[in-house]
Amino acid sequence: MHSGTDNSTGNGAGSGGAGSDIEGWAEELARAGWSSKAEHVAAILRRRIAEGKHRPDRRLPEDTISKGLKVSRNTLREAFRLLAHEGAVEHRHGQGVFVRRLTVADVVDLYRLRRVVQPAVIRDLKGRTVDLGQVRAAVEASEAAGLAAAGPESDWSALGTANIRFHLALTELADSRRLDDLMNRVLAELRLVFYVATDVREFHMTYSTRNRRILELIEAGALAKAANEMTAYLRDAERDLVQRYSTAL
Amino acid sequence: MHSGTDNSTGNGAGSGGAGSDIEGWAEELARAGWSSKAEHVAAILRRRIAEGKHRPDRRLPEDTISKGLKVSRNTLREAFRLLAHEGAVEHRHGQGVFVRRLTVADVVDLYRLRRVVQPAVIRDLKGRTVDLGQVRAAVEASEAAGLAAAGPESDWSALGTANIRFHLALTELADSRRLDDLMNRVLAELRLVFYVATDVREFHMTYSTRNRRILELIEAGALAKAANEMTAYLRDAERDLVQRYSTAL
DNA sequence: GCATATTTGTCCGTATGTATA
DNA sequence: CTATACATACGGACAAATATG
Repeated sequence: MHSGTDNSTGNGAGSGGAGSDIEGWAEELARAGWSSKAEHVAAILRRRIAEGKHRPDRRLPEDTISKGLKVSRNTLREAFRLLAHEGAVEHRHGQGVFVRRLTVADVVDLYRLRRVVQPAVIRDLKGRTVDLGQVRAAVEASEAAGLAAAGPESDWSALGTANIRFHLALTELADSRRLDDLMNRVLAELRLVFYVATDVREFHMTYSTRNRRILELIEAGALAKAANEMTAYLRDAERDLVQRYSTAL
Repeated sequence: MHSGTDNSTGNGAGSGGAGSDIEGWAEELARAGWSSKAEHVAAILRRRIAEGKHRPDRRLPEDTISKGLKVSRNTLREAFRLLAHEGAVEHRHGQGVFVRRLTVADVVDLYRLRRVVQPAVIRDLKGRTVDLGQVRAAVEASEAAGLAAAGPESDWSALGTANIRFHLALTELADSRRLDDLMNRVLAELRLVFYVATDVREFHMTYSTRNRRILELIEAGALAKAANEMTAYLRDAERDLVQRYSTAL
């Protein structure tokens, strides 16, 4: 929302004052480059949630955070609104803001949507020529990350990211900005599940090989087959994830 | 966002006081039943935009509206955020909030999405038994409205509403809340186009008969045929709408 | 180009209702 | 019942962008 001279000083009503940080959060606020303070705060919280530092169902107290980040409650609430909009947190009336915990019904709903949209995107490729470069790159990144994550405590999050990139790249073939936005939201919500389900590494690894198969079917022009493969992929993934998620509570 | 005992009195800082309306807006605020003032204000503006009282590209000045509706600037801005989120208005930095004007590219994007999603919903019905009552009701309402709107200056907006209901009811068969939300947003955006394209009545009338055909194909179990019909429907509708919209500038 | 008025953008503190412990 | 914390709404202050003369 800001285009001009980036955020210079811009401190409305005074009362600022550079003190030391309370909980070690404030240092993250140092880096500049955000359009508004609220978006900046939202970005910090978003990242911390995605990294699993704030687990689902955890309450995010206004007072602590606003003091910790040295922003007003109003600004923090604005950030909460942004995050609630994208489904990362949820409001509970009279209780505050919590890191969203997806229900099993949510997971089912999300996969139901994916099973409608994603195979349709593949089928819709008929008669068109598309550039599969992004998809291929995602597949290869996924395989490379799978090998690299073989170690004990490796960076398996790269694997998850690559896997998600594969599905986003496929969606982008439909060439619709709104469809891209949709899948971005859907996969962002599913990421919340990934961090609860314990053995996420194994989850992504299992399906990493199927990515390549779908890609090759599309390259071979077997679109119906590829779409069916995607349907099966999603059905298996849902069953698998629901089961892990249920046991993990 | 409100769950409890609906909105009783709930007036935060005083200064209210029942005065007379300035521009005739305030009377619309009288009816109760809204979770928050911001949502109430958003609903008023949304309806006025949908009815064409605020044409695309028209600026919505904060000062005038907030005084006219007797709400604070902050509350109005919150309402603007809600409307911007759903695509009804847009922010232009330093200039304010404007009724959104869709580009032809937007229309193309929206129909591209619909052509992916809507036929897929129909194809996904295979092997399931669904209740087509809502769909049938929408078709019949559409036909009834078509007859009623035969007069000179009749209420053709009922026809448009029924037509939109048809597509929403079809989407609901997929049984995914998020898919319903998506189609609601998509059709709400398209409504902005309908009010610029002049002969909307004719537009909806033409396609009203095709609704019944799609319904009957689904009832007959000819899902592939119905899905193809939907694809053709959307392709024709897009071409038609883009042409009207281009000439109407 | 430049100075000024107007409007928006951002942020703040506070008041009051309300839900929960 | 009381205390605490959150939800909503308001008005004010100042920066920044735009429009205008």
